Amino acid sequence: MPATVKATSDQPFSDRSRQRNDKRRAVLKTAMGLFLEVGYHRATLTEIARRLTITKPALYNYFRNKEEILVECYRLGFAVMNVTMLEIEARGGTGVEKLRALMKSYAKHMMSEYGRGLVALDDRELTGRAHARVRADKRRIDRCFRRFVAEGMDDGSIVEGDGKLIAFAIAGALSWISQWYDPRGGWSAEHVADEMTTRLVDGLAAR
Amino acid sequence: MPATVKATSDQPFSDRSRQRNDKRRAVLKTAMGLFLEVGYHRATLTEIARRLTITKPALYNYFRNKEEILVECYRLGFAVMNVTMLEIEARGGTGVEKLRALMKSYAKHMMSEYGRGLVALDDRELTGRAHARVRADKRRIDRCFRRFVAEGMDDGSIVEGDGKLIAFAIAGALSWISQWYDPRGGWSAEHVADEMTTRLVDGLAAR
DNA sequence: ACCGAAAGTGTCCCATGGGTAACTTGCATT
DNA sequence: AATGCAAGTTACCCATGGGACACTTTCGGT
Repeated sequence: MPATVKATSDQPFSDRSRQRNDKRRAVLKTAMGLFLEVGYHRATLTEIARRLTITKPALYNYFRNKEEILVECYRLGFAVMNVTMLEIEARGGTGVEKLRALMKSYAKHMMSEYGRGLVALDDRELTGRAHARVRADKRRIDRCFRRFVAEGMDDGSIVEGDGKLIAFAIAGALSWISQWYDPRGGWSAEHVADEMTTRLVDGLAAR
Repeated sequence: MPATVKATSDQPFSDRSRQRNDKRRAVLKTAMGLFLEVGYHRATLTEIARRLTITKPALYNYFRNKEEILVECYRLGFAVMNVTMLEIEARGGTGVEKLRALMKSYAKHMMSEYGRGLVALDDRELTGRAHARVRADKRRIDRCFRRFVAEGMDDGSIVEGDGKLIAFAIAGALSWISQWYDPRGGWSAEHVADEMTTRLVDGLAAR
């Protein structure tokens, strides 16, 4: 019999088999959950461990320290957006089309755990290199919004104006979703993303 | 000679005269500054005191504890918006007019210290009653946005749609200002507020 | 069945920072 | 000028939480 796959889905810590990857994932997932609930600094390693039915020092088998957990959470959050941005660039289209696509994806991301973490977590908790990397990644997303807006202005699909400010407005409206969205609240992520996108692009004032 | 007014503006702590109010204000101002720089929990009382050229226990002459300082910061931030909301209601007008006015004021507030605090500070640092009050105050602002949007839909000055979602989009775009705005960056608060307001109301897509 | 190595635990350490108590200093009033 | 009280200071306490270390347990390949 080959190595049995044990306890992969629900309780990776129900035995001591060596499934480092699953367990690492499980740690990240519960850590992220707790970070979003109470904020990074109020989330104690003891509590994270408790939720996984292990003890604090066991966490150090998977992460060097608390900060590394946060770093990984950010990494997972950015990974999704990086793929998204590449795909949209590859697909091509007018500025406003690309912008719409980015807006929808980003909005939906803001309703997922690792996506919310991108804006709901305070990156100042990070220090040195890690902090710089997260800031740089955030800027990359921001620049993507800005680029699509600029392209739209060039090809005439977006009104003339201050592109930077417009990009900030969009990024803000969408990032804010992470502050209020509650998956149990009756709205599907798809619906919110669609509505937000069209309303922002088409404007609020009646004509 | 009547009681001399000493050291009111720059260094309220340069002597030991009894100007409780000025000193309280000074504590709040530097505390708010530090909170915005490094976040509430990383801001130590010792550092706040140091910036005021006093020592930590002296702060306890003016506030019962650290939390009370934060509460007061929030209170000052909300006070401005409460006045604003009343004024706009009193002035009257169509839904979209009121909405525009609120957007402009809120946007400008997001570029002031106590205004930024409203969204940049994590209210979960507060506990019990204080926390509940801050949340309630935030909701009040939110409801005001929502009300103006709803009025605008009724009187035809705003497109039909999901008012709640539209209000969230606006509040998000404007709240986000507090995350990126840098007063030394060449943009005046007035300009940013104007641009944001018109772009959001009129939409981004070319017609 | 054995044994090495990884997983996990119990226990400790200690830096940090909020808060307190007792003392000292210096305004302001009489 | 004297004095009383508030403003400030020095020195302390203590709870919290991240992290280290030595030990035990259990998995999995031979």
